[in-house]
Amino acid sequence: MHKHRTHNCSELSPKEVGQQARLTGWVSRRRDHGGVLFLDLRDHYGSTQCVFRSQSPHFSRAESIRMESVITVTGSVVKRSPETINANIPTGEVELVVEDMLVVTESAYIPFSIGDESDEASDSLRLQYRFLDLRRTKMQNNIKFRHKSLQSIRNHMGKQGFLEIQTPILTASSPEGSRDFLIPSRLHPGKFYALPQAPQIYKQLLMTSGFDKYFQIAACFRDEDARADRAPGEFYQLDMEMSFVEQADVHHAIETLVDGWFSELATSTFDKPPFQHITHKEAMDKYGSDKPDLRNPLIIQNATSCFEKSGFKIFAQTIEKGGIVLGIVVPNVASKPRSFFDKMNDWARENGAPGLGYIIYDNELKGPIANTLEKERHDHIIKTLSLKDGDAAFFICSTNHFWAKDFAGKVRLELGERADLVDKNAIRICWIVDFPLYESGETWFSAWREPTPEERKTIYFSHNPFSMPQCDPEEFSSLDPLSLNAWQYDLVCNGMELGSGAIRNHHPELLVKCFQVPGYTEAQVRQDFKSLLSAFSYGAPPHGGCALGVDRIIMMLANMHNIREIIAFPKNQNAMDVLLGAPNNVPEQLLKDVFIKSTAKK
RNA sequence: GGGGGUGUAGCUCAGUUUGGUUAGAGCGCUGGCCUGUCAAGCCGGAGGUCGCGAGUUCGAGUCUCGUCACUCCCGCCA
Repeated sequence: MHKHRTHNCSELSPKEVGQQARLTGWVSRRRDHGGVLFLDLRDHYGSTQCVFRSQSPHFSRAESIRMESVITVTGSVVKRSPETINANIPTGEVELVVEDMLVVTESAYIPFSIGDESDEASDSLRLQYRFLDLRRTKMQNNIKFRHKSLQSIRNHMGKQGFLEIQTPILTASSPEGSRDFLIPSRLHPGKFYALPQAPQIYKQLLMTSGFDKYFQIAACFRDEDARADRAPGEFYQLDMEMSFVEQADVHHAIETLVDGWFSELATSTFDKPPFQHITHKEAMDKYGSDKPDLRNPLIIQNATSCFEKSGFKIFAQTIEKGGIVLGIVVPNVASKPRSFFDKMNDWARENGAPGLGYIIYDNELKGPIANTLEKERHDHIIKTLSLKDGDAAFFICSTNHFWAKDFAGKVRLELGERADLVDKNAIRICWIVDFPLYESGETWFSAWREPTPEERKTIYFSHNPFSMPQCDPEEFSSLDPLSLNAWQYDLVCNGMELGSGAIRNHHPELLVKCFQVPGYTEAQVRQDFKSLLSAFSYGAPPHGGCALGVDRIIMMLANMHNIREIIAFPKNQNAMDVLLGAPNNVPEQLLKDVFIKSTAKK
């Protein structure tokens, strides 16, 4: 008989009844009846009930064994009597009557329960004892789920002819983007490698090398702060790039992948390809966001004309000063109690708005605002907003149009939640397309603060500086930069950005011109993007691609609400690994080897 | 860098609004009972620097100030 096991803990079934079997696993639960003792033995695959009777020489040892100890049990597989069958587990029709037992390794007292899934430990404790936390069925399933997702990605990309090509982890610091992680060089005193924020430049170089279709499940490193859906420090992207393609070709490749992957693993219904296209402008106008949650049916409308020169003085005066009024119509809430509307107003004030006006349509227009409006205006409002009986409309008004749109987007989400209009069991996917290539300081800053006059005049890249402008390269210089869109797209799902991509600018001269608009000099661009411009000067294929946030998508598909749940060894909020103690101090000699002296205050 | 929340037994939490006797519960641990449970049950026991430090007070888990940790959000993430 095998030293450790003849079966795993989910294998025994009525087929094995009468056989001798050996199992090794962790003691998960104990039910001690004095004369008979049940131990649930658990491994990666499942759980099996092991029975000890008081006559057994191992009975008292089994009674005292600590939870989470590893034991080997040998005995006969017995069919359970009908009334003792446990239908909740696959091995529930049988049990192992133990004849021999070996304590392999005894566990110390465990800091939190593992067998009892209802007992949730705090996040910091779970991370401190991650090796125990990972024993839990939920985490075993999540990590298994992640594996299946990675397999699925490789399968669907491979089937489409994409080559998986690995790119360097030790690379050069890039001037664009987020903060780099730096690695000091021993062989080159005073110089540094950087960890890649993404394999962006390498994948474009691969295209110029003729590889045609590339993908990689790439580790990316960015020294930025965490969020619930964003791991600090390191994360994985499905990075892909293809040559001789237009936007539609990249979309098709990604849609084929997503459709295949989600078909295998999603537990909710999801949009089938082709995914709908929403232009960036439409997204901002209708949803107040460039990552709209389409599960929420509410849309933002321009309601300025409803209040122009009206009896509702606050709005009328704001409009006089160039302001805007945005309205959101919510169906079937007219009968809600007054508190529903008051609480929305309170919420708006807590979130930085002067207030939130509303009108109720219950046979006629009602509410504090409606009373100030001339009767002959009522029809116009009903028509403009397409109000139906039972609707209520909420209004955001400001002279700052950018703030108004942004805030209306937040109101839209809040109303969707409070009126319970969001279909939580759906996965709604869209492409946001036609991003502006540039933004003025006006829009760049206005949503959260007043820009200085200097900033107002400045032009910024709005998204990805390497994107191809939607214009004839010859005409670029003669066009208003702020009127230009880029071949740039985001994949958006349930209000989350799942990925982003673009048709790249592969013309070296045009690339230089694009960078000159926000103020780079030609010399600076040629210096900063030397390798890319050099490669493009030797025959660059038109190319484009996309990168999807793998962790975030797996989190969503696994119905988890924190990215740590689907990462085996995640960092905490402060980017620390509390299990291994990273980052930590290193011996002085290691610093000397790489010519580093710390200036950190003790 | 900024804002919110949390911090009480090994774990999860109640108690803090309105300061007042010996700080409680469930799970776990531990001693005993129990031959069919699967969140086993019953009886008993141990277990506390109320995150830490100051302050107010006759008296602080509770109020004030500071500080630390964790967490969520804003900034940031081309």
